[in-house]
Amino acid sequence: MATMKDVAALARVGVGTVSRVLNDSGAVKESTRRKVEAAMKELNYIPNAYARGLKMNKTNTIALIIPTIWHPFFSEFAYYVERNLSEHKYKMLLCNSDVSNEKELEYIQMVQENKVDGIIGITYSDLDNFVSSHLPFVTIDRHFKEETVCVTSDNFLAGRLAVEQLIEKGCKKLGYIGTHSRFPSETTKRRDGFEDQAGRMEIPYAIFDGEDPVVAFKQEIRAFFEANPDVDGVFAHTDFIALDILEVLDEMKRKVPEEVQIIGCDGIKMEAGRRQIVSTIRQPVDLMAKEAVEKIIQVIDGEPVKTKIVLPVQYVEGPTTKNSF
Amino acid sequence: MATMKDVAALARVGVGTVSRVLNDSGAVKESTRRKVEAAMKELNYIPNAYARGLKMNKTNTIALIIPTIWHPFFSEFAYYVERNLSEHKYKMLLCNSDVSNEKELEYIQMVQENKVDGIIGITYSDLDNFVSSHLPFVTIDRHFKEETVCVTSDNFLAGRLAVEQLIEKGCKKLGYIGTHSRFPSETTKRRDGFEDQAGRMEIPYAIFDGEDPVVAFKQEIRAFFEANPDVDGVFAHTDFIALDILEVLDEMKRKVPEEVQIIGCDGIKMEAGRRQIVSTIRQPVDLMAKEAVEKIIQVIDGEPVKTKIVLPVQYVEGPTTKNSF
DNA sequence: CTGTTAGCGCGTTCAT
DNA sequence: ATGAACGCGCTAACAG
Repeated sequence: MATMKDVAALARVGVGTVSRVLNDSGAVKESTRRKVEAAMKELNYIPNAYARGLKMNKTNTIALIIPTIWHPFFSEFAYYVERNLSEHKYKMLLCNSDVSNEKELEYIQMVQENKVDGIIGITYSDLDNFVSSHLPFVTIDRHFKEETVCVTSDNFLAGRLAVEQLIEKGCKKLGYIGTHSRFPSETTKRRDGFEDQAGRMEIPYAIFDGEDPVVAFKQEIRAFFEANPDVDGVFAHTDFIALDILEVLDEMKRKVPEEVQIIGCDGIKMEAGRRQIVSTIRQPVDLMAKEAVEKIIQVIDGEPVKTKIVLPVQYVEGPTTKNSF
Repeated sequence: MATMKDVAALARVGVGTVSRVLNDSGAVKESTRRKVEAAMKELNYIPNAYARGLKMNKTNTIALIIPTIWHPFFSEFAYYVERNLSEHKYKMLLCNSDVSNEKELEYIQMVQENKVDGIIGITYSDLDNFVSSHLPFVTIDRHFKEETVCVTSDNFLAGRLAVEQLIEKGCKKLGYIGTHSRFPSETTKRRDGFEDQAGRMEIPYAIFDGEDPVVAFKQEIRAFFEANPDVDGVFAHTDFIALDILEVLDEMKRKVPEEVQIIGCDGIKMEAGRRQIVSTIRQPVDLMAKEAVEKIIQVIDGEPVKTKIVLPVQYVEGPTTKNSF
């Protein structure tokens, strides 16, 4: 592997000059610049990222921590994060935390090791003692004690929209089915919005809201419908929960959307260009990724940033509600 | 940020000793080891990955290149790759190539920059001039001119199994619908296996096999069924193609699986634990990832490796074939 | 057993 | 405009 010294020798200049043409720093006479460039080409010179990183204390790499990439929501998010980072000349290190505190901490340590410049994280474990304000960290949907940049979508509105839609489509009694983490998350506002709007509209409703991890979730769902046989419109906390509900109702021989309508939340698609799998309140995943990337880079660059970014959500019609004509 | 020198100073030893306790290399007296460890703890010392990498010429990071992470097959694969790498103390850099030659090359360059030690790639562009035998590279499903380690599954058998299953389920005339890249790929053997088995069993069949990118794919599928109205069993080159077929048949008011049965290939699931979306020939994604990781690490370590690994496939019943009782 | 020292490849003064 | 020299933090070789 050719090094800077080799290039300098071949071009009969000092290493300093090579460095200058490489980084366009300082002035270099056109003729010598050409000599150097020729030498670089001839030796097939590629600068060593480690030496540079050691010197500059910068890696141009950020880590993305998510529970698992094997999930359409996270994989869409990761897709856009990588894409945006790439446009800013950054690389992305991916970590499936599997919701394990240990692995999340390991990655947080990596920023201290100088392996990454910052972290974007969707996390569900106890990180309060490690996330400090001088750690370049952007969270999605989550708050910490220390003020940290948080990108989220309008979860409260999501709940309200779902109620509005279900009522408009003729539902008489609503249900909310979801789970929540024991750590503070923006997504709990989905339920709040649901209750708020149902209250305003004076619609009766029932709720099942378990704490993760819920064992035998499907049985809980079944029990919910047995206890509330008149519920004909459900807002599910996520699209996957909507899918679970769909399976349970199928077992119970209750038709969707004829007898029960369901609206999920997230707006997952299996790949770009495919349809939603259920009627849903869609989060603007692309925008969330874009914001997260811009914010983490600003934090790394030491620029001031807003610590909370809330993005709009939107109802998208799918196969689990009655079409409105 | 505390450095090794600081630790050495605080512990009143030389930096060599600190390095030794850090890496468990060479012998260190128990009492001094403790002194050093205490100092490390007190200063909250974290070794700098760059300095170490510069010295060792090793990053413990590999790059995974895939067309897009926003796809259940690739995201499952990436999930397992990261998991296996993690067990070997490696990190994973993720690259969505979007099937762009440029971006793939950029990552290949990174191994020369010493940003990564090796690459696992699912690629579809012209890389022959860059993939040389001394580049630590493991491909999935693909061959290059230069001998490179290739992990794949038994695609030929996949085609044969599909035919067997369709016939067993009562199909009289078969169809194969797929696409292929213009670069040599193991997956073209799915069609070969299909034709081989249909030939042996003397079953009539029709084929549509377009070259990527196929424009208006659904219209092609529709044309296929209009030209071959008696096809009652289809082997789709991928699960997503099976899904497209499903949509087309739905538009044509033809019932699946009653009138037409479909078997896909890949075995994608939206997340761990969920069901297949169609009847399918499933690839052992977890094993493929495990093999790919083991092989790339062996290559990096300079160990000899088999250059081709073929893993078994398996039929999995789903909603697009008639249940066999 | 342990301290000292020489680079790893690069960016950056500081003279020239 | 450009070359020489220093140091980033670490490992390994050597001397004691």
